[in-house]
Amino acid sequence: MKIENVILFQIDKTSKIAKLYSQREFERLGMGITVEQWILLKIIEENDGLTQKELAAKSLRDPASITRTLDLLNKKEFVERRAVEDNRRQYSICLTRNGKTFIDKFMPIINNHRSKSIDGISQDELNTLNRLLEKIQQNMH
Amino acid sequence: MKIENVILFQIDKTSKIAKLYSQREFERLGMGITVEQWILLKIIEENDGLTQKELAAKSLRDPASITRTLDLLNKKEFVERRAVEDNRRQYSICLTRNGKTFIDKFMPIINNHRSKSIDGISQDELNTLNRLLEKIQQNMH
DNA sequence: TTTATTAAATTGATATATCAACTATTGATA
DNA sequence: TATCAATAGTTGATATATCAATTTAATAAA
Repeated sequence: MKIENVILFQIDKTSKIAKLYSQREFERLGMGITVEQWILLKIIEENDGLTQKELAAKSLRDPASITRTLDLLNKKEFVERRAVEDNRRQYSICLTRNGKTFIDKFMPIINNHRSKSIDGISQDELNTLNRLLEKIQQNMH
Repeated sequence: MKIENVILFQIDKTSKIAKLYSQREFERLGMGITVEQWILLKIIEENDGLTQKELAAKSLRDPASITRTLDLLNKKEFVERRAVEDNRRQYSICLTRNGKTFIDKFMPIINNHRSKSIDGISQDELNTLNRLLEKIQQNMH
């Protein structure tokens, strides 16, 4: 069987195409951040106060990578590390007012982009797609 | 809508999990190459004699990245750059005997792995999955 | 034929990913 | 309590990705 017909190859291909497209859009709009940074920012917005370890797990990235991305987002004053009361090893990562403003500014465009990606796909099909992807994720453990 | 429910996020997540799993397997087996290198090698096996530009397109990677990966695969004597008759700018990339042996050695395990990834998914569902992924790829242009 | 443009591959600069080692802190146990 | 092990985050080393610039060759135009 040719590798083009292997489902994992197609999944990876789709991911690469989508990320490339998004990154180009980000640059065209002069957003000044990468797709991975945006994803992390959104996760923080939706789950205020998580630790870096938790962020790493949610975004499927290495904790070291999270450290460095947070440094960048912090330099832009989009997020901040807050001390955790009963544990001085970890930080609680929060969105700043600035970060919220940034997200609010670009969210409509991101939503357009998300809509565009599923153009011509029914809700039923989307559910199926999600279910199958989850199944594959489970299989890879 | 939470980012976990965005289909592009799930696709990327699946891709990351699968790649991580594969890479671990590669290391466990002592294969000595990365997943991306394996993919390129397979593409070369299945399409003997392509140019680097064509390989870049097929694997959705940058030509510069292909150059460097080919240097690695060449150092392992898995592939070779052959002069092209009527165009001295490009190379025809071919699998060596050594590369063929390597693929033959590990292909059964890769096949197991591919099977594992689609465990519990019917052929019908796989077709649907493929169709939807292709649709998304088209949407991102 | 000479010159200018386009193209394939390479190289250098830079960004970001992972892993391993390290630091500081916490938790467990003797 | 003192010691040892485990944990969160950071840092350094390394690998690999992209983009831009460069080199060499092919093609088009003057």
